[in-house]
Amino acid sequence: MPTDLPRRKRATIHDVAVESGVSRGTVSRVVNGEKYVSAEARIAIEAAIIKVGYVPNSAARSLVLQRSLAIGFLVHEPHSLFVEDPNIGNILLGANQTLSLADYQMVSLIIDTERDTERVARYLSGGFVDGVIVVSARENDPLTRLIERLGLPATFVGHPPDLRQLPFVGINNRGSARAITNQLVATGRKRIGMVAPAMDRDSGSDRMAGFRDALGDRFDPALVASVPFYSFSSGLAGMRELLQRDPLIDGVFAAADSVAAGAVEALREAGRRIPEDVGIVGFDDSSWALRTQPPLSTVHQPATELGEAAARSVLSQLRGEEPNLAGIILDSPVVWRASA
Amino acid sequence: MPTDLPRRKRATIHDVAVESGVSRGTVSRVVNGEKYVSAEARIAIEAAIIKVGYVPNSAARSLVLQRSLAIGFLVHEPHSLFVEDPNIGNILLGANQTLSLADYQMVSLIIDTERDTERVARYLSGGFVDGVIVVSARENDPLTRLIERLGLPATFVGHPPDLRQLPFVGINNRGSARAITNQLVATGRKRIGMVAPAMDRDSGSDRMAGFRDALGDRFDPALVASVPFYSFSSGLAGMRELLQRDPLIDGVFAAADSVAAGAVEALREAGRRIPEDVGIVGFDDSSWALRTQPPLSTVHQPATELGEAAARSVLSQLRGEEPNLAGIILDSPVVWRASA
DNA sequence: TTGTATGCGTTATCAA
DNA sequence: TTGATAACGCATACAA
Repeated sequence: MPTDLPRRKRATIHDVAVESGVSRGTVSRVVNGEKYVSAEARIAIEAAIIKVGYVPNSAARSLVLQRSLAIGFLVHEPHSLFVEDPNIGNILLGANQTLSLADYQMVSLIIDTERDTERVARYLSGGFVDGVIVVSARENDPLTRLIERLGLPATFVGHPPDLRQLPFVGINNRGSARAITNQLVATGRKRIGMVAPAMDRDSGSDRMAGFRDALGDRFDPALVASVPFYSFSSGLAGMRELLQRDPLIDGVFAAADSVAAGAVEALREAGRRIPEDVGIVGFDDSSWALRTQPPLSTVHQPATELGEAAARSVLSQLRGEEPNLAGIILDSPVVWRASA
Repeated sequence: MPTDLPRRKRATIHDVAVESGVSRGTVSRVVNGEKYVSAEARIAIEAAIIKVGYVPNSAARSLVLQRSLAIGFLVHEPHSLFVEDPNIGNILLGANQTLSLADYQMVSLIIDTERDTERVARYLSGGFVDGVIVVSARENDPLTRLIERLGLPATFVGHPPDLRQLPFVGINNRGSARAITNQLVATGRKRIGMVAPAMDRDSGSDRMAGFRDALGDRFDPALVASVPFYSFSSGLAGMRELLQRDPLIDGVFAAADSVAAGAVEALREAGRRIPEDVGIVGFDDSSWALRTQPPLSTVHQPATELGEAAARSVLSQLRGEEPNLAGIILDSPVVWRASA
């Protein structure tokens, strides 16, 4: 039987004060590293803190300070996306890094069900976080409305069309899609198709718009296969369909690297050589891009930097600065490799 | 210029009480859905709540209740792993699902630097969470020690060797590795190698031990390529090395599907057919397993279920039940496909 | 059924 | 430089 050490009650400032023979006020000053406390008091108190194992209670501190020093990171994704999307991890890491430097604790909340939505709403309303970063909000998202109502400092990564008065960071999906399609055209391809994922999101439809921009008159709706997700299997299915619709296709824009990887597999199945028979380009420059054979030409999405920028944006709001409602757009250059 | 609606101060119970003409105590009772409150009072209060936009302050509630109704989910991973590991997402989702049903808010904290460790320590100590789920703790982890000292209800996913008195959930890595290696042997392979990732973690070394168990006398250390991470590129490098060491190799155990996928690529480079020339098996049954050509034979790791079990374990501790220190081991059956 | 009063652990104001 | 003491917003025991 394990030694059943009774979980001692947490020591409070009061305990430290008693132990060291000073008042609670003085202890508080030491804990917060303020000036105007005598050397001897400080020494006695520091010893007492260790002795009684004091650790400050954040709930009490939040209550009086009216802030928690924590920032929420909301992820609102269907299962598969959260598990497969390589960008989200980097956004998370970038945001955490910046918040960490400012001594803010980042807490990620994942929203997966209706029930989650309500609980997270309570969490946000309750003062557990001072601000929030939101990735992949959907259009008409109840949490977006809540954040607006609460006046909670927030920054979105990407911008759902109904965002209106809230700041966001993002990339120029349309312009980058246009740019890489242009480069694909420049390689001399004649029949260029697109595997178009996630048309229900702004990122998806914007990339499609850019593709269309670049092709102009040569755009052929019959050469666009719309697929639901940013995923490998979506790419596999989409490319198979495209090959069936037009076996002579010689260029493909797969609007996410994971999708492109699936498309590459479908092309290989069909015995097409890359880039000799068909040139293919992706989007994201995620780890997928270097896994295909040959490596993908793609658009570099600065995921880490997006996280950092979002974090900086909420921190600046916390300092009382006016948020940039026009949005912060980061560069997303084409990186050309061997797949086209 | 946007209409600058001044962010109203948050309404309190007091405001509701004034608005509805009753005492704060009664309001509190309504908010918490208690009995013994007259219908008319309830109606008036509910109207007032909506009118003033009252939402309870969780910090204050935590303080008096001495609990936060939140559970931490600690992720302690080097960058690359967090971004690439497909299991962690499922563990997260499983845990969130179970906690959500119990009306607990799961908050994920990611630990990436020394600074993060200290901040998270403060966060855990400060009463922001009632318990914690820890994935991928390392040996000699300061947070493990902290959790012990705090007596914070906790459950680990996987078990660092120095865990001692803390409950955990996991799978039988060694047994499953042995089982799948045995099946590989049974296909008639004569020269079987292993790409062995993450030997510095218990999961890595246990899988290696199982491989060795299965091979017995036929185990040849020269046919083991140790690689640092559970990643595609590790698999690629490891398999290339193995092929160089022994071009006649005809069977491979790559101890994670991501690693196996990399190995498949290396084999393809080398012109080896799968499974005709060499049979390969993986571990995890992650989405990688269905992306290789042919699909991987592997060990099914019940990631979602591990998350659920971990969540159930901390919840039971919160109810005051004694934790199962012997560990909860879930089934991880071999799933045989076409790669061997 | 309702109101009053007290305490949860901190910080901050004001005298001393 | 230090010590009282009053908030912070809520729940609850007790009285009414």
